[in-house]
Amino acid sequence: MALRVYNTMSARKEEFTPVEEGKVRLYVCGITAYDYCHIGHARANVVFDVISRYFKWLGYDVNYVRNFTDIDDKIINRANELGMDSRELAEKFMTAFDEDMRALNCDSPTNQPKATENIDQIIDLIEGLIAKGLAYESEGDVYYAVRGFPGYLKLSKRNMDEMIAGARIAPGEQKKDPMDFALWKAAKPGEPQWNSPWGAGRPGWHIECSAMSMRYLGESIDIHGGGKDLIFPHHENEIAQSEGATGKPFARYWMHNGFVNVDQEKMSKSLGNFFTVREILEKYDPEVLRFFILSVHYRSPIDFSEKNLEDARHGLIRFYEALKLVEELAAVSESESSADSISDEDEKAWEPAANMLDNFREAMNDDINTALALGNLFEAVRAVNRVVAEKKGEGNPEWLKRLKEFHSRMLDVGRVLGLFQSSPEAWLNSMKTSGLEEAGLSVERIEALIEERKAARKDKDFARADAIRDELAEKGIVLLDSPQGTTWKKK
RNA sequence: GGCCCCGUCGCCAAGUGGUAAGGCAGAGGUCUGCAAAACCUCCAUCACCCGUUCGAAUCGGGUCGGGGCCUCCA
Repeated sequence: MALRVYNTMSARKEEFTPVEEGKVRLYVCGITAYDYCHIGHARANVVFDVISRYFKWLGYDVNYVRNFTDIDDKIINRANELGMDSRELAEKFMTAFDEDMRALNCDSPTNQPKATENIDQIIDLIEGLIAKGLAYESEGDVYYAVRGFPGYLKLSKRNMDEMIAGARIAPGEQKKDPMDFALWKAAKPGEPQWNSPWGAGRPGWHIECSAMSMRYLGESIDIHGGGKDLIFPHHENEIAQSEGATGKPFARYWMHNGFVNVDQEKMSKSLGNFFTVREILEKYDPEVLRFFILSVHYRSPIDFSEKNLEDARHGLIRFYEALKLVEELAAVSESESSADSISDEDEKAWEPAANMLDNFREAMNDDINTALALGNLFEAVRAVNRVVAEKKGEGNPEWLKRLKEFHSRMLDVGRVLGLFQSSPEAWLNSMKTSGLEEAGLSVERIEALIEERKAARKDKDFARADAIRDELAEKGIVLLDSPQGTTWKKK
């Protein structure tokens, strides 16, 4: 099955065919740099990171552009509140954003342009729109005359007249029509400003994306992405600007990710249920957060809660336990090859693992269904665990080869998802040691107790042995006995 | 008021015409001194009603419930 993606414009899944064969031009709206990024940003960027990686995995040459909005009312206001220079403020949060993305294992886009580095392109674009009669200057501001663009609202499928009732004109705006929006804003004294044909000022909210998309990707691109909340007005305005200026289709596919809710409610500052990525990463492993995000289809709402994150953590542990098991078996079995090939009946047991790549591709081809893809991977894990548990074909070369195949395929699809790349041993270790202090424990203390219990068990003093285990269990530590000795993990 | 989305097992979540993936939790079993992990087995007819169809969780209409956008927002 060919790759199909849901296109907001047509409101259906469409087969993906790029503007230019073998290449993908992808533009995703980035952040306005006036605060730390939150879990909603994390979701959007993880989702498009996976989309970009998947296209690469399919062999496309991907040009992924994600902008920074580093000049905007919100930045100016926040800088004023803090008594900071607005440029400094923007720098600080752009750096923080990059750090957060790195923590979440998001690859850097091909280009990460900033609005302030594209002022000339923005001015050119606005001049072009004025020349075409689609924009007009008004007391140092420039507005887009929305009535002049026939396709306006085609993405959000709204009705202009019905919207006007609710529209409002902000003080100081000199619009001819309430639906018009600002392309350029005259600077107030003391505000950051650039010279323009209309006097000193700065770009409006939407024009930068049109300018940067065109500069870095061309007049027509393949995919334009962002959160659902950007459909109106941001993306609608981008279409008006870009298509108004070029007369060409702006983007072939519009992809929008769903919202993040917190405990069933929309995350918002007014509700006080607002989490930054940094806050979450203090408590949770970044890979767990990433896994959680990918466990839901990108267009569905996702509910962020302790319980759901904890479930995700257990799920990821299952994957790493399996990888660890396979690595250990592969290492031990290296030298002892015996027996012949695998039996026909065992062939069936291996099936989910053998079909991993096909199943993965099929799930991802259906509008990047990462939730299904992960479900399929869980099945492959179970198949492998089962084969190992039943000791079928243990030690024979074919068996070993398949274990290794499973392992390399896990890492292969894991690279697309941005998961499973840590050393299982180290990752599982970090899982068990995090949060020990809060429980009033240390690794040394636990190991001392294990030693004591070992002695007790040797003396068949099981009462004492169990008491030690129960004591640790109360603090969330589980002991695991094996022929090689006793290890432990966090519940 | 306008536009739009959703309602699948205790929780999370795939599935959008062919007879319900997966994870977490839970029950029983194998293993174990006892446990844990792993494995095996078990655990839903898809909010409700009425239609279309040989056949519907999937299509249409209605009811109830939840949510979003229309203002900066991923």
